[in-house]
Amino acid sequence: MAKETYSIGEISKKTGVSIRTLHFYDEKGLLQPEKHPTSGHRIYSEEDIKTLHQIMTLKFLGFSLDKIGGMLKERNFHMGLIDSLRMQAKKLEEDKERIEIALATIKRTIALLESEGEVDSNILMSIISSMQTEKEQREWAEKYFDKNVVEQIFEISEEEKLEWEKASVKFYKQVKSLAGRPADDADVQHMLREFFSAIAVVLDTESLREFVKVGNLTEEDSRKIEEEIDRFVPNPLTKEETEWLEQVMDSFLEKYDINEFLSKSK
Amino acid sequence: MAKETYSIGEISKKTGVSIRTLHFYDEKGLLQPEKHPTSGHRIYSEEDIKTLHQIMTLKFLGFSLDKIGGMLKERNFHMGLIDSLRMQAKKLEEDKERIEIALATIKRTIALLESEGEVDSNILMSIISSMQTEKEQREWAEKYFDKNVVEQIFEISEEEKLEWEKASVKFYKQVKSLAGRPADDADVQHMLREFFSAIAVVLDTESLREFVKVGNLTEEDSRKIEEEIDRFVPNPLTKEETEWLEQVMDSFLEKYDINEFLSKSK
DNA sequence: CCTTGAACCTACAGCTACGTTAGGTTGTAT
DNA sequence: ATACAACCTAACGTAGCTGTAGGTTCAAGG
Repeated sequence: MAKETYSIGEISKKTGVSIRTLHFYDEKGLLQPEKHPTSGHRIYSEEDIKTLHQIMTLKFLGFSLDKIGGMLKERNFHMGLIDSLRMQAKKLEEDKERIEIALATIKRTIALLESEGEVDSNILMSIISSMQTEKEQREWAEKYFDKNVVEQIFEISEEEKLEWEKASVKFYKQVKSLAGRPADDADVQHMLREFFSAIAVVLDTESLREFVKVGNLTEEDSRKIEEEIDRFVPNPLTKEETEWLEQVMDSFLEKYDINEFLSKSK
Repeated sequence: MAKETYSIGEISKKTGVSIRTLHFYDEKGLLQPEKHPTSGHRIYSEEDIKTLHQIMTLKFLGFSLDKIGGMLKERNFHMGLIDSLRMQAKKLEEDKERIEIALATIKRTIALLESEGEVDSNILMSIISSMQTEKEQREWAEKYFDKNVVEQIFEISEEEKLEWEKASVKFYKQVKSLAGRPADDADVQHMLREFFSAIAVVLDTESLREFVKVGNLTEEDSRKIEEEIDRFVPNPLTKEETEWLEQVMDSFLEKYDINEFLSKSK
């Protein structure tokens, strides 16, 4: 017959739980084995092993050691446990969603970096947090814009998203290098032309018109919107760059009809 | 022109980051705004807001504040970042898998509890950790058994899994209440009959034969196997119950042919 | 019997990413 | 002048451990 007691080292090897952690569980009152009366060495029984297994299991399900301590006291698991499990499941679902978003974001960022090489950290961060808050952005956008427009913007394919992000990076890069030049500079004109073409990929004419309407809001309203956007998407441009961009864009839109670029891209 | 500096309270409201956290980031050197020379109040610039956004973003991707601190020092994000991102993605994938297993386990446990009511904690824990370690079990099983058999056991539907777990709970419950009775007791015979019928649902005749072979291993080998099984699935039965079960099962298998139960269930 | 080394003990410090509380100062409105 | 909000520093608390120091116990070899 096999021996019925184990030293802390044996338990550690058997279960993979570190000795220090076993000490810790003892301290916390979760698992308190007998102690040898003279040496003080801990003596684990088969029962103790089962308790340890329960601790590991409940920990795996995400319960706190505190709760586990409470659960271990109860001999049987009854319906009350179901509630705990449901709550735990909810928590895990949330964690999972966050992880999924982070993962998708990382993957897109890698793709972006691989195709674009070195990227200014402000630009990259702006794009990353825009990916990250896509869901909130969408909910927010639905308050201000027509549902169909919003749907069109957000329900594009992964490749289209990547293309759009690449275009954004290029655009921001150019804004940063061209800022200060006159509105009729050839490079500036070229940049804006490219930008509107990129937009055309994700938006059709009518949607774009709807979208441009934002420009015609009251000062008050557009300031509010800007503030709210700022909350989740930091602008990668400096104040000077932003002002310059607004100016050259205005004069560009005065001269040309947006439809030109739309039809070109189709 | 809007003001270009903000107090800590304004920043907190704008970004949702608590004041304490901002203090903390200051302490850690992550975000150190100017300080008013006399009052000592922190003065955040637009630049600081961008830095804060970067911190939030990188935190969302799962990086530690320490790493973030290092990243913030670098002006541009180059190829080194891709490695970090890949590693982070790997970590997140692992987290995600653990969560998914935990979620599946919880859902099955809820289903089990709902259909069985109160369950002895030892039994429930045994079943939960068996769900939890399904993957390892499978890998382990493939070392000892024929691949086809293993595949058959593990690739059953969710309902079948639930049925099997229900049967297990019932079986263990009965073992615990009948332990000590003679092998020819009617209830004992009935229990064993039910048990083999339940097995038949997940295994066909040939597979079962293969499986039963384990009983014919050397002492040495079967002890080893038991030890390894113990590592992830604690036995819900006491030593006495286990011994009793082995005994009545042996005498049961001597009397009857396994095929009887298999054909009955089909 | 003595020594060596592994295994064990207690006790305290440290980690992450903050939250909480205490006690004091500054800024602003009335 | 006074109230009160907003800010400051400093220190302790949290979860779930890990690490280290300094000392004891146990088993084996010489």
